[in-house]
Amino acid sequence: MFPTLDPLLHSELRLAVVSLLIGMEEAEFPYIKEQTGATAGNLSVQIEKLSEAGYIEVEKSFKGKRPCTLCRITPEGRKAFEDYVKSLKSYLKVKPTASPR
Amino acid sequence: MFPTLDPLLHSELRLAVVSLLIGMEEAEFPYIKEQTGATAGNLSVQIEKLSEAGYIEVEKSFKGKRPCTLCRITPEGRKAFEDYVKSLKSYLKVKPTASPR
DNA sequence: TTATTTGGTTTATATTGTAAACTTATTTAT
DNA sequence: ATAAATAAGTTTACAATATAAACCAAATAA
Repeated sequence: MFPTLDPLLHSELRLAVVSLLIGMEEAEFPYIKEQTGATAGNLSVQIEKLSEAGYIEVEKSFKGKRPCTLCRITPEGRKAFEDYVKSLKSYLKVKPTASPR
Repeated sequence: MFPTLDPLLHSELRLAVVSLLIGMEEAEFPYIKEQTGATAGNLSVQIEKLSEAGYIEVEKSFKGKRPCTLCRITPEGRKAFEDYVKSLKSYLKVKPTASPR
């Protein structure tokens, strides 16, 4: 009836990050921060969680002497997102009133 | 870009409860419990929260000597659900790759 | 009459989410 | 040259949440 929702994706900020990355090749930390409106701290934590889960790939490098964090969605992340959306649909579609009892 | 999601509805169990109630006149506690697969304790807490928020109406009575908890969605609950679904859609639809930077 | 089931509620704990505080380096202003 | 502000994050402490375990009261079954 109500399939469980992947808790890693059922989080406002993490879902926004994945949703954003699904639509593009890659994105830098500050861009994701701007688009999601998240604080840097929160974003840092959530990116780490997505990365640990293998849903995104994080490439840390330097741009000159400044740190530069690049994020990319992985095939597993894309798959998880698709599954999440599919599951979520069971919650969102209004079922016909087949009265209980 | 990413509208905030009503935290009251962005919860697996509460969303399931509201989703269920949207589709029917009213439902009893045990029925909701069965349909959502929730534990009684968890369900009790979440129903209370939805009720406090005015998203559902809870009618406690007795069936013979046994307690009977009836739940019904309110117009505000229905509205909140519709708004939630609308907001959620911005997260779920894949946007065209308009490369950043 | 004791045990089990039904229909819940309360409460304690574990998990999460989030912002504040901090770090390191870089510009910009004085 | 030095101080102040900005950039790019990370760490950590705290607040909010979710969830199950423990509990209660009544009814039914063994």
